[in-house]
Amino acid sequence: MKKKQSTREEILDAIFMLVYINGYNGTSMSMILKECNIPKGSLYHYFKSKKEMVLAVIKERLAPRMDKFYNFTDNENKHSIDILIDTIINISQKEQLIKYGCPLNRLNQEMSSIDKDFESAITQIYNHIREKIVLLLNKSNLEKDINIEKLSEFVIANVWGALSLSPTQSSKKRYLDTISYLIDYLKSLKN
Amino acid sequence: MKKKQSTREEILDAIFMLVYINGYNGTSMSMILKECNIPKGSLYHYFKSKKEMVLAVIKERLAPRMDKFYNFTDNENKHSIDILIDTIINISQKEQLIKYGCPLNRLNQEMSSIDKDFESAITQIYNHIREKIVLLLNKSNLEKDINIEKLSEFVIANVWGALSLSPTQSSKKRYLDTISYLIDYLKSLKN
DNA sequence: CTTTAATTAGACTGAATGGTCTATCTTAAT
DNA sequence: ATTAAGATAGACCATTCAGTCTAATTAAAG
Repeated sequence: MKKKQSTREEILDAIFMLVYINGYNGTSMSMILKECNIPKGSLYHYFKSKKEMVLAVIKERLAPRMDKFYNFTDNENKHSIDILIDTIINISQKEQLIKYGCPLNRLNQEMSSIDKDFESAITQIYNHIREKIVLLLNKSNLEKDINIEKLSEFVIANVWGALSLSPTQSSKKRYLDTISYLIDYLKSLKN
Repeated sequence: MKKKQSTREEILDAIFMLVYINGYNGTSMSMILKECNIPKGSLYHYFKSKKEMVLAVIKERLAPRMDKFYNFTDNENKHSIDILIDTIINISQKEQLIKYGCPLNRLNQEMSSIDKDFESAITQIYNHIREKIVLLLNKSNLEKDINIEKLSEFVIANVWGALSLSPTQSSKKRYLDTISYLIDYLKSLKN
């Protein structure tokens, strides 16, 4: 029994998946209409344009998803580095991420250079998750001369990069192989 | 004085830049026509469809560009790791790469999951450059238990990731900051 | 010079695009 | 029961899309 969702929520869910896989320009209104099985009048009742729809998806679907994903368990015993490593490894469990890469990164590459509104919405999410990693890493001692801001960007770059490699052979194993050196390096930074 | 190029070559150059920045679905025939300042008849005389044009761009522009970029100087004296580091740092000199990211990675994320022909053309280039890195690293001694295949993917993932981070603040400095830890790590692998 | 092939030119086509509009139906408040 | 707001429905619109077609022009070959 599926939980009854409001029409607006259903629309956001459908658009999220369509845009995730096909991109913004690769997703047409007719695809959205078909996927939602909703008349055009309803769609444009809730949103005033395609762009508004996708910006809403970014704020109401993508942002919470990213936030939840990097919601580090507040485990006082564990070293920050180990919590971070757990999170990175945990990504390998998400089939969609392995198959299609990071939805934020995909949208970023497609839209940020051609639309300011997309750019700022995406940058906001990016800064937010980077800050969360910074906060996490500040909790434990690291090797001296480690700039935590830079290290956080390095970690994100690694994960996004590993998820974006040629998808033909994309698999959980391949992702874990690729980030194994990142994990190596992170471990070496524990005071 | 600009070198006289054949019409076909001019078309490929124009499409390369348009697709690099706007993506495949974000680039329309009218944009291409305008940029080339060439009538439609000529365009469709050389290529039978938009898709054929972009596949030709991948093979005749993107592939050689990538190949040339990872054409490691055959310096016998230098350690492979140092040659690789030089190449990675050299990327910071390319303004376009810093601003828009890796063209192969952009196209990969947009097209690989929705079109098999794009996927295979892109994967081919990807495998090729990875093999070049593998060959390079095989020339010098590294720490034992280093799997060079995996390490090569790790390096590519890093660079692509670093180039794809939120573009608002994208800059040479930021790129270099992000990969500084990669360079650290690579140095530590020299026997 | 003549013939043939390559190229240029752009008007035109049908389908698809994002978006509008009015009418109807449903729900909730009075 | 009445009214008003919210939501559904889909026909319709101008524009743009990728692609076709025929005619004119240019270049190459004999």
